[in-house]
Amino acid sequence: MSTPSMPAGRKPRADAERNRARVLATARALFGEHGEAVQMPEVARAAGVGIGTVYRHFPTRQALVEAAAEQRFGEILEFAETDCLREPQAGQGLRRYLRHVGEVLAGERGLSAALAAAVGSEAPRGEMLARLERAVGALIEQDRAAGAVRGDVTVDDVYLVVAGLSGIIRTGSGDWSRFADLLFEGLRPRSGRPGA
Amino acid sequence: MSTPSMPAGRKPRADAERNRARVLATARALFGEHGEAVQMPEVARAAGVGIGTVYRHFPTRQALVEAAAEQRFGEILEFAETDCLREPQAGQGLRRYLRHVGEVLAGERGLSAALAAAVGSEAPRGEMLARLERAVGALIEQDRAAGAVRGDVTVDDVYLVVAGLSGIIRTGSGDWSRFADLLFEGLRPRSGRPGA
DNA sequence: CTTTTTCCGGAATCGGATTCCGCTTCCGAT
DNA sequence: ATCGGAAGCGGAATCCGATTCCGGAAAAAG
Repeated sequence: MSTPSMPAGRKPRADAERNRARVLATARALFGEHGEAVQMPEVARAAGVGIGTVYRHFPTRQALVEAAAEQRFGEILEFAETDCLREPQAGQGLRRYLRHVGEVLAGERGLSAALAAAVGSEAPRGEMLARLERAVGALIEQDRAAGAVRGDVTVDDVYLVVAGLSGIIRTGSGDWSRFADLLFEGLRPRSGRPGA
Repeated sequence: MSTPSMPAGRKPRADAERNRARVLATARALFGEHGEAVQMPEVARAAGVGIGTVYRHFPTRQALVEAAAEQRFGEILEFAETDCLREPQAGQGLRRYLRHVGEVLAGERGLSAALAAAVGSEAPRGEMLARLERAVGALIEQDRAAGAVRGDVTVDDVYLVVAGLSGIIRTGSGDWSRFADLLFEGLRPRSGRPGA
């Protein structure tokens, strides 16, 4: 009862966390480079630990993939909160955000699948998701004020856009940039824009 | 040297084709109902043949899935050529086409993955694809003439839209209908439209 | 320095796709 | 109608990769 910041359990072993981190980092690198097809044994070997260890920290391949994805989530979130929200270029916030997401996804092929899996399933990190949602909501608000997006655009719409983008990139169905433009165009208000 | 209309091979056995058809039909039904997760043994059993037979006709699960998808391709193609092109409702051709595709995909969950795989990979049926492309091209032309779509929209754009739609539906990331609307909106020309 | 607790490693297990091969059925010629 | 052999059939066996299990090792606690 010395560190009240722990509701349950006793203590996290030192080297355990080190391993967890090593595995996650390795996985992240491999997934990014060779796509989601990398196998568990591969990860274990590359990380210099036994398969059992990998499974101890990530009960499932899926879990590992999601964990890796979450890191990137974090980075995207930060980008949204920092760059996009701090430097509002006349309603270009959402566009910049989406383009960034596209670039990240395109850069690390395997991530797209991970994102889809992560978002498509449960609520792995309600916390982070919540922050992201808030940030995106702010972006929408900001762009809307600048007359750059329709009034009925919601956070869910942005979700859809990201999901679609993810799909296109993952399956390499074509020029994702063009796709992003189409979508963005779809979010803009009809005919020029009235107010500033 | 009796039937010169055969470049290679001799003759397709009677019951063989029957089985092939049976398997394909069964697979199609199962994939549509339970998604792409259905297993080979399942298909074999349901079709009333041995696993070996399934593999004789479709060397790979992937191949089977693609074959099943192709059938639907055919139906979609027909819809495009018949309904959409025959009854031009003031530039609503593309919209109807896309909505139909969405409905088909949503109706048979497993199909989305199949489509993605089929389109994403090679050119399984250059013939059918070509026809589809022609039909879509015509739809674009038609709608463009009615001022319903931008002048720079291409067949590839429609591909992108379908691919995106497919991704959304497969991963169940949200309301595909809304997504379709967004995309369609993105294809329309800027600011209302003067003519009819 | 023990005891207790948490981890580690990797062999074994499990599930599902794919291969292999002896047996059967169909085709075409006799 | 019959025969020889190619084309198919069935399904057991094999292969592969994810996941489980458990005895030994290492770290935290006393």
